[in-house]
Formats: sequence, structure tokens, C-alpha cells
Amino acid sequence: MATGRNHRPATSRSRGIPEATVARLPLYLRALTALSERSVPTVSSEELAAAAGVNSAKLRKDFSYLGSYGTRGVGYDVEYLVYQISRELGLTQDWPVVIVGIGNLGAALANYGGFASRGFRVAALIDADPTLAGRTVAGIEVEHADGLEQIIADNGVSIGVIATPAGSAQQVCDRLVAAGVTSILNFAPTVLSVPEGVDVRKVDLSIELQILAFHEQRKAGEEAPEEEETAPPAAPPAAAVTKKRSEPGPDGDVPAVMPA
Amino acid sequence: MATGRNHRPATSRSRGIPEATVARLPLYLRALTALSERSVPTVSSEELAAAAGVNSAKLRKDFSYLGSYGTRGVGYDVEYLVYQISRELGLTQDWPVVIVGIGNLGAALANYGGFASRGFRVAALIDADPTLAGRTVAGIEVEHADGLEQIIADNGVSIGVIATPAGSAQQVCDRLVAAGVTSILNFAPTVLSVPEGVDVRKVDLSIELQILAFHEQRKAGEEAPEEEETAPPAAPPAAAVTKKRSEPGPDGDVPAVMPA
DNA sequence: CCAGCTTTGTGCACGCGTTCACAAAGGCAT
DNA sequence: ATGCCTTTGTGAACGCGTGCACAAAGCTGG
Repeated sequence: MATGRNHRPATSRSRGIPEATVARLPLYLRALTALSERSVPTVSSEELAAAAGVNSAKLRKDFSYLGSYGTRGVGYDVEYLVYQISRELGLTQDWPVVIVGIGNLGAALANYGGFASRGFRVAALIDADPTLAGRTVAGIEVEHADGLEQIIADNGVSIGVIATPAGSAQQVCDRLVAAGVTSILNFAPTVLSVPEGVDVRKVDLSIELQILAFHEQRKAGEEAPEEEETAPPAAPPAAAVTKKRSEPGPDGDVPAVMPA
Repeated sequence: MATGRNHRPATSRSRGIPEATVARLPLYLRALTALSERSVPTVSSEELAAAAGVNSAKLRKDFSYLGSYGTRGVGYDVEYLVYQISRELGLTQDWPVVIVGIGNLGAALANYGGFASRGFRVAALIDADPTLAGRTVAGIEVEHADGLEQIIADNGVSIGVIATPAGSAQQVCDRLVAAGVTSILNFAPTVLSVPEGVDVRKVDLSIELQILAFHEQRKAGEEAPEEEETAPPAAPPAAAVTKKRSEPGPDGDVPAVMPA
């Protein structure tokens, strides 16, 4: 559910791998890599599915989109499947990545081992703060944003990670795209608008927490009969120019959310 | 439909909200909050949809699950909608959260403003490293993992964030759940197994990048004439374990990425 | 009070994703 | 070889999510 820009009939010849399947391939790959390190030669769909946390039928169907790589009565060859999935995901080649915005999060990302371990190479760390330039984070020197275009061109970067504040995310995004980046991983809490052909995936910590809160509330409400909220919001319809509802906070945030 | 007056679609109101809709509510809420700060009184579904990056029909349908909060010919009252969505998401109450694993990522999360701004309060930072205990991160003192159960009980924590290495994630998870946590946001690259009734959402940086790499590879392959997946690395059956390099195509290279 | 314009709310159809259930395929023991 | 047992690969049904298209609702001007 990244960007809804998908006017492709999903008919890229036999390469019509469903998006949902693609999203699970890294999961399978991780489980298979673990098995590989333990020198396990083969796995059944049932075992692998358990390790990946999915349904075995789903896993088999997912693999069927890649081809018939299993052996009936035996299972899947671990090493072979690792290779096939890696190739399908494009991990058999090197992907230089730039991280823009070296704050707490950007630094954490730079240090994250999961990047380098699968074909992703941090080509550069970029920040707009001049005082950061020259400092070393995760063994890589932070460069100033002025050189962004040059860095991307020199390294052939096609994937960019945005870890800036929300305010500058779109601007950074535009520059990345203009410089040739066609895939963006966005950590800033903003909706990015990009031209067609550019993929954007967003990771939003706040949204994830809010979804959890919803379910948490629902769980709590299930046990209580019908707990009426202690907040009489009133003023349902518009029409009334009375937009001066109760007494929200000066910051304009959710009224009732204000901590006591 | 019938009498559309009462907004309670057969089931328990909150029960009837599709998961996909719940996932978008925080997005709408953010856009609405921005409008609220600019003192915009009302918005049309078209405007709000654009701001949230979704289809306007989808937005209207989403809101219809909450109830009829709009005014035909006018749009939606911003303040009122902010309140309704906040309430539906459970943000009208305070959610104490613990973050376990105060490494680079954990520290970044602790400093992330998006937490505190919407009813989430970092009740405690917990780490197993004794040398970290007592140090202050984001204005909060890091506590040792020994006190995990006590901290959760004392603060009534029901949401936990796991930012530990993959190796200890399941163990931490088990302790959290045993102590009463029923919602977990997992940043560790592992599949967590939890008892029924516990919600887990995972944020996996590596997986997101791999999905981007897939699309990136596909984009690159589209321009080249139909690149037949010539690459019989052999070793289909369980017998041969040889991973043979083959001839991928134009780019030729293909450095092995998989660690042994 | 009525006509006309705007925007919501939603019935409906379509397509994707999930799951079931089973025939086909392959190994292994005899 | 042959028959049995295991596991894959997939056809088909089902359910969810998306987007279209339009009637109903509400505001505004005459």
C-alpha cells in the first residue's frame, strides 16, 4: 500500500508477482538464511511457513509465482531457494543508498546492520546542518546537502532514505528525484508527492502506535459493557460558524488528548 | 442501510471498522491537525484526500464507517472530525509506553516527538546493559531490565516497543506479555510469537528496502528487451548443493550478497 | 419558497489476496 | 519394480478492499 500509483495490469509477462507476495519474500529469505547458517539442507513448506509466521498454503502459492523450485515429498532446497529469492528481489546486485537527515534516526539507520547485510551499501550520509559535515557516523563521513546531486550521480544511487524532519522531507524528496533517485524510503511523517515511476514506501512510527492504540482500546472496551465516553463533544454538524468548540489547546492539537 | 440515522453498522460500531480504514485514520488525523493549526474551519473530501494522499471516494467511505460526520454541499468540520477520529483511535486517553532496548534505534525512538504528541507517553526506557542504567536519554532515565515487570505494573503499561537486537526480541516479548502488555511494536528483525489476544505490528527497515530493490530491478529490466530469466543456477534437487554463477545479462556482475 | 449547485454517503461491481482441498509428483522401502 | 507415504503445486471459492457513479442532502441566491 505504498503509493497507489499502480496503473499496471500486473501483467509484466510471466513476471506478474503479486505485490503481497513480494512483501513476504524478504521474510522467507530471512528464515531461509537462518536455516542455511545451521546447514539445514531442505525444509518443508510447513516448517518454513512456521518460521516465517505465515500460512503454509500461502507460502507455497507465493513460491509458485517464482517457479517450481520444490521437490514433492521432500520440500525445498534451502540454498537454492535463498539464491532464487535473492535474485528475484534484486539482491544479487549492489544497491548504493544515501541517507538524508543524520539526526537520531538517521544515525540509527546508518548503524543498522540489516542494510549492509543484504546488498545495500550506504554510499553517503547527507545532512543540511553544516556543523554535522565532516563528522563520522557509523564509519562514514557526513556530507553537506549541497553535494547531494553530485553524490548521487557519482555513485549511481537509485535508492534514497529520508530521515529528515517533516518540514524538509518534500524538498529533499524533490532533489533526490531530480538527481535520479527512483525509489524512496520515507521516515518523515509526511505524504510525499512524486512523479510517476518513482516508488515511495513510508515507515511511520506514530501511525503504527496509533493503530495499536485502536486495537488496545477495542480490547478494553470488549470487557466493559458499554462505557460511555466522558467527553461530550457536542457540536456535531458544521453549518454553525461556531468553530470555537470547547477549549482546545493553543497548539491546536486534539483537545481531549491534552495530558492532565 | 435502512435507517442510516444510527451510526452503528450492525456490529459493535468499532468492530465494524475495516482494518484498512483503521490504518488510514492516523493519516487523516495528521492532515486534519495541520488544517486545524491553520484555522481552516471545513474541508471537502477532495481536499482532505489530496492532503492525505488517498482517493476521495475511499476517504468518504472510510468516514462513513465512523458515522455521518460531514455536511453535504459543505464538507467536514475540521475540529469535530479531529475529535471523532481521535476518539475512535483511542487517543483521547493516555497510553504509557515502554521502550526496550536503548541502542541507536531505541534512543531515536525515545527522542521522536511523534510519540508524545498524540497521547503516547514514554513511561520508561529499559535496557539489559547495566552500564546504560542510570544514564539519561531524551530526558528519561534508562532503567535496567530487571525491573521490567515492576515498571509495567506500576505504570499500567499495555503497549511495548521492542528495539533490541533480534536475538533477544522473543525473550523480551515473552516478558512483556507475561507482565501484562497486550500490544507490541517490534523493530527487531524477527518473527515474534505471541499468545492470542496480543497484537504485534512490525517495522522492518531491511524488508522495506528489499521491496524497493525489487521494484527498482523491475524498472531497470523493463527498458531492456525482454530479459529472459536466463539463470539456471542449477541445483534444483536436494542433491546438488552447488551454487553456480550464471550469466544474468547486461550488467554482468552479480556479486554474491548472501553471507554464508 | 423554489431552483440550482455542491458535496456527501453508498450501492454495486471488480479485482486482488487468502484459504481450502486435492490430484499429481517424487522418494523410499520392500 | 511396485506400492505407499509425504509434500508440492494449484484450481476454485470466498472475502476484503477499491473505485465508480449517482441519488440524496444541504446550502445559497433569487
